[in-house]
Amino acid sequence: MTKKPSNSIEQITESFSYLFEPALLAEIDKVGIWTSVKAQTSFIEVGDPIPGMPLLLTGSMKIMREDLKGDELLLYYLESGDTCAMTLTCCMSDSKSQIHAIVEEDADLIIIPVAKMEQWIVDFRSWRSFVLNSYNNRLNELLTAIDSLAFKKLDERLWSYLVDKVKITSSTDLTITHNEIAYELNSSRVVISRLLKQLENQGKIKMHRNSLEIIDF
Amino acid sequence: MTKKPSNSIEQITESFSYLFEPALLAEIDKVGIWTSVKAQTSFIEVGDPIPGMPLLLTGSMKIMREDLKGDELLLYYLESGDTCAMTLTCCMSDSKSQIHAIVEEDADLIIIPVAKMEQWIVDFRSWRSFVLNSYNNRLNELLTAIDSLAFKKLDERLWSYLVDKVKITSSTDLTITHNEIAYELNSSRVVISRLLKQLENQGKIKMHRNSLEIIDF
DNA sequence: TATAATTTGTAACTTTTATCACATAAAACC
DNA sequence: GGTTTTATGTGATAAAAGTTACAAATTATA
Repeated sequence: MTKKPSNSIEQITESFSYLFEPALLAEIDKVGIWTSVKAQTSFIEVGDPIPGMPLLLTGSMKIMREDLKGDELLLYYLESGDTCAMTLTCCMSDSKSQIHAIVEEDADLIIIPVAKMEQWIVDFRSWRSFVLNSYNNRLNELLTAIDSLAFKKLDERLWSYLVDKVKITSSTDLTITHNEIAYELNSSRVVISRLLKQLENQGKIKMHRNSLEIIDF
Repeated sequence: MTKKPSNSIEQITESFSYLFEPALLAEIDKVGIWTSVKAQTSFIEVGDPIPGMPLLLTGSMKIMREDLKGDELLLYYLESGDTCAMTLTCCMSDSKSQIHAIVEEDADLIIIPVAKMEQWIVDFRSWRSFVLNSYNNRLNELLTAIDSLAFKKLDERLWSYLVDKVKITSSTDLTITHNEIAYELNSSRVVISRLLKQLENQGKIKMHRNSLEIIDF
């Protein structure tokens, strides 16, 4: 948790001005609770109560699904201007988190209390659109995840995963180990190493220790 | 398409009275477009434009995801009192359907025009809850689907599938062929036959031609 | 009733993915 | 510099799932 900065309204405006009208931005500034989360730490774990609806100002986080054995699967990423429809689900029904949110790049975010978020749906057209759009985006991302799992083989899933990472990080050099990839795809290191070798032979990537260079995407 | 029946308000009330206040029920009766769809026919195909938001009065339908090759995967079922958040997504963004909806039991439904569904979010608290709840339910069903695909083996997926069918149809005698099961799980008939034989050996089911008896669930 | 279509059984084989065991190389740490 | 940890490579093997091919049984229908 961090204190609200002096230029809070400017920071909110930067991330959300194209979405929200000034009156709403001011409201967010008034009731929102400021939080900072360092990279590589969990923002929310499975089973946590949801404090409210998080608006991501800066940084990024990945949303993962977990099973009973502790195996995980990457669902999608959140970036500046996003909210997590999954937490939205939870904070409305007052249930526990179904997902695991891990910050990738240091994140600043604002937590909106549940009561407000429901009220604003009535009061602000732009908020209404934002909430419904968030749901739409998340539904579509989950559908994409399902497509991958149901219809694609692991080599294709791996390639999509790498291309996604390039987009998210805006860089073709990915700092990641085979083990980490295996974890996010819920596979095993040996299998991923083998498939990466294939991709390298196809000239699509170059492998280095702790990093990958994505060439042809 | 069918004509609005004379006792329309009663029928709507029957399915939605516990959800909606009388004023909203009357509004639905006024602007909703009545439709009937026979069992085993497609209500919506992938790529179809979405006419509006469908409210299911009677019957049931299954929602399937399709890939480019035409392979399909069962996502979940809709029953009386449900709406399809997936179509909700589409009709708001004015895009084409991402899913394939097939009626299982003869269905009566009411289509709500997009403009109204957005207006009612402001006007009726119960409608607001209904829409957000629908999103929540669908998100959760997609998460369940992802869990199955990512973390379970096919024998487990098959068993869950059968148990689900029992709940949906309220019957332990399932009229279905191995081929149909394979299609809905995006697998192949031979594999499903093998796994069903396993389940039979375990005493969990009994196999008959064109049907299965689910015993121990 | 004869024929065709559908459903299920089964064996043989392949592909995909997972697992185990161990080697090598680079980096991190005393 | 020597030791430990971490990352990657690789072969052998197994398990899960998909594919092909064909037989047998049942049902539909001409």
